[in-house]
Amino acid sequence: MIDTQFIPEARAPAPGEPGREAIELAAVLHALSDPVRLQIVAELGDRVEHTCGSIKLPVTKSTCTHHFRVLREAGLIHQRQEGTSRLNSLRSDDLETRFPGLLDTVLRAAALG
Amino acid sequence: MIDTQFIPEARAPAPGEPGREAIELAAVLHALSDPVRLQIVAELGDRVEHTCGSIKLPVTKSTCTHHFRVLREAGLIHQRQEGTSRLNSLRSDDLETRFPGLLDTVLRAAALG
DNA sequence: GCAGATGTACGATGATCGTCGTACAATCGA
DNA sequence: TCGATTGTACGACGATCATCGTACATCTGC
Repeated sequence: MIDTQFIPEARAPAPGEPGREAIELAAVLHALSDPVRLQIVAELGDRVEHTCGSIKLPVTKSTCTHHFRVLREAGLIHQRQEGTSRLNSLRSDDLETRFPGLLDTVLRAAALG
Repeated sequence: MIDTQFIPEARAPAPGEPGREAIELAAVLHALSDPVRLQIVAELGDRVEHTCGSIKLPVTKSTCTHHFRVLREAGLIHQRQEGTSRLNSLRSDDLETRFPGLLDTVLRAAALG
């Protein structure tokens, strides 16, 4: 039995996204292995919520939806509805707790081009 | 024109593996996104040369060859022949130079299970 | 030379992936 | 109410992927 009392900010996962402890490394790395998704995560790296449409991507809307779903199901992003828009944010705290340093290191590597 | 004079240890790449500066982040992450390859890299993390056969994997020899090729073409490992065996080693220095901290962070994350 | 060990090459197969177009649902402003 | 905006659902397509079996190449030891 795992005591969750001392895990900070461990809110219940939204439907369709894994809980903090259920985030799998292979799934995270796979999600980050696509250039489009890497770009999305990089733009979300400012810790600000972005709508899907506010991130300019070289793919159609359908493909965009697909990539955001992959990121959500891998546990990388959180999505919440607001009007007709869907606000996306990086699950920085969950990822930092689960795999310390991973997200920062990848984002720094991505910035190197 | 890039001056390679001050890049330490930048030996010429073996055929079939990318040069240090040609290592692509997406390719590295994709290579690491498979559980079998993640296990290989983890076992190579001791900075010792391992033969393909010395790493016990839940796949056949052919599949093993395939995974080692993916790792090599992504720039993660170096292979050199010795008798009938092929010795594999992690390209730790090249990776550290190209994407600082990435390999260590991923290996630490992999150790968390 | 011959048998064993180590690993590759090649082709096949079923699964997954990235992309798209079309249609649809939900919300907001005029 | 009506049109515009935002994003999803679904199905399709070609490409890539992980896996395997069989055959082959190379080296070592007897």
